Amino acid sequence: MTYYSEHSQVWVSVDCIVFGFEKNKLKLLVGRRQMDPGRGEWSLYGGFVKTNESLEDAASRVLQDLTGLKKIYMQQIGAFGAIDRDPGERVISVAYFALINVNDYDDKLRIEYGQEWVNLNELPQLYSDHNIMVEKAIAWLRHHISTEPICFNLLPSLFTLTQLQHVYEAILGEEIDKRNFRKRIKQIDFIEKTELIDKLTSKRGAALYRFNRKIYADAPNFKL
Amino acid sequence: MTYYSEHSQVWVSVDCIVFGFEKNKLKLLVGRRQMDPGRGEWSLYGGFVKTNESLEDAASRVLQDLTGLKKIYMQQIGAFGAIDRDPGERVISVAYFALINVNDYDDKLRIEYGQEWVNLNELPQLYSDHNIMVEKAIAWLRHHISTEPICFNLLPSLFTLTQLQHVYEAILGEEIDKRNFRKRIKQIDFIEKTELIDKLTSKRGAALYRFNRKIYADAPNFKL
DNA sequence: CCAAAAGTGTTCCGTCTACACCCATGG
DNA sequence: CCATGGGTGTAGACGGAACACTTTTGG
Repeated sequence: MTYYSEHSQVWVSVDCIVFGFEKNKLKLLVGRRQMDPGRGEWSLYGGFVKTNESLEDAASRVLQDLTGLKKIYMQQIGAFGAIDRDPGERVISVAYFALINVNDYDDKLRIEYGQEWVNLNELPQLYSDHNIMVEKAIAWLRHHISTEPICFNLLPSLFTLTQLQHVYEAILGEEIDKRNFRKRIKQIDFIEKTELIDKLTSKRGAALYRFNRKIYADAPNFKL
Repeated sequence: MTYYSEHSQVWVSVDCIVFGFEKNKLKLLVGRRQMDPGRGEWSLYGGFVKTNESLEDAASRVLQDLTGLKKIYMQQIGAFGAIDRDPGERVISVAYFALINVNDYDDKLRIEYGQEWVNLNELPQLYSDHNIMVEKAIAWLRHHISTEPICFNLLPSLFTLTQLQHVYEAILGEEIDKRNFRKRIKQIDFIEKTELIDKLTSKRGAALYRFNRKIYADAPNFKL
């Protein structure tokens, strides 16, 4: 295969931007790098792409390794390829962000991997170009949150409207009028009210809602 | 560097989706593949990323090689990494799309490289995953055309409002009301009317407009 | 009984949409 | 003189934004 062998190969990695939602804040999972170069710096969690796996598979594997979770919502943010982005060798990295429900995530695993949930607006400086990856991920989120039903991935399968509103507020970085928000939600048929009541967050209790994927799949229009 | 050498390397290429606008249609530059595997199939133009260049540099180089143009507007669409996307070897490709003004593009070069402008809705089946790349590029364009002033890259530096409207119609795939369109344009201060008149496309003559980058840079808000 | 969160409608204003005719000129 | 594309305003519909009070109940 001389056609290929004329050219050089590079390492390709995936870096995962894991978002979670807790205490009405959008949070990001970061840890201290365990290896050189950059040992000890705050960093996203990543891994190299293997020959026998696709980019998506690599990202899934790395995410599952980190969180123990399968079938995480995941979205590619783009490829990052500055020559010296990795101080050691030429490594091109493909960034993926993931939205997880923090309740599904075993805290023992978090500690085992030395990961911390940090508030988005208190993000430290990260290794290499990881801050840029995070910014692009947030921009993507902001841009798509009102046309794609993805924020449910940050919540338990049953959630209150106040929780949902807080997710939007955290991502958009602005307050939303409660009445207008609820009016709009009511028009969306795949956000279903259940008979269940959440008594944890308020004395009065709040109705629990559910994202009905089947109804959405039938008519995938979303506009909030 | 045992840390790196544990892992395997792959080839990384860039593929360029070149859009042009002509006769009120959005067109795409494609050519017949000159090499195996896939020799003779319709394909985007691409090239391998070298060790000493960034992804952007590689895309720029490939685009300049193909079109002779420097400083083309370019946007990364994403990385494509299915294991068997290249039938020969494991090659991960990063897709970029570019918007060019067809008048700037030397037709001799086009013929030399065996490239054709094809209408977007008459796109043939392309090599490997190139059709998917094109679809993603179009989706990106549709999604961003009304919030980022990028369509000017498809036009000469002086253009008529009718031309501009045709660009929008071609990208969005729907007709736009002329009066409403022009009303909105008038509110945008960085789309400047010049004293020049275009007499080529109509007998009466149409005012030529210009995109003023400086005014836009001062207040980069765009909403059409 | 009171603090704390849930829940609920209306009015106003600005924006988007639909729509039709006159103008200038080259051939 | 006529065919061709350029250029212009208004009225009505619609959707988004602002806004405050009542309800429930655990402590």
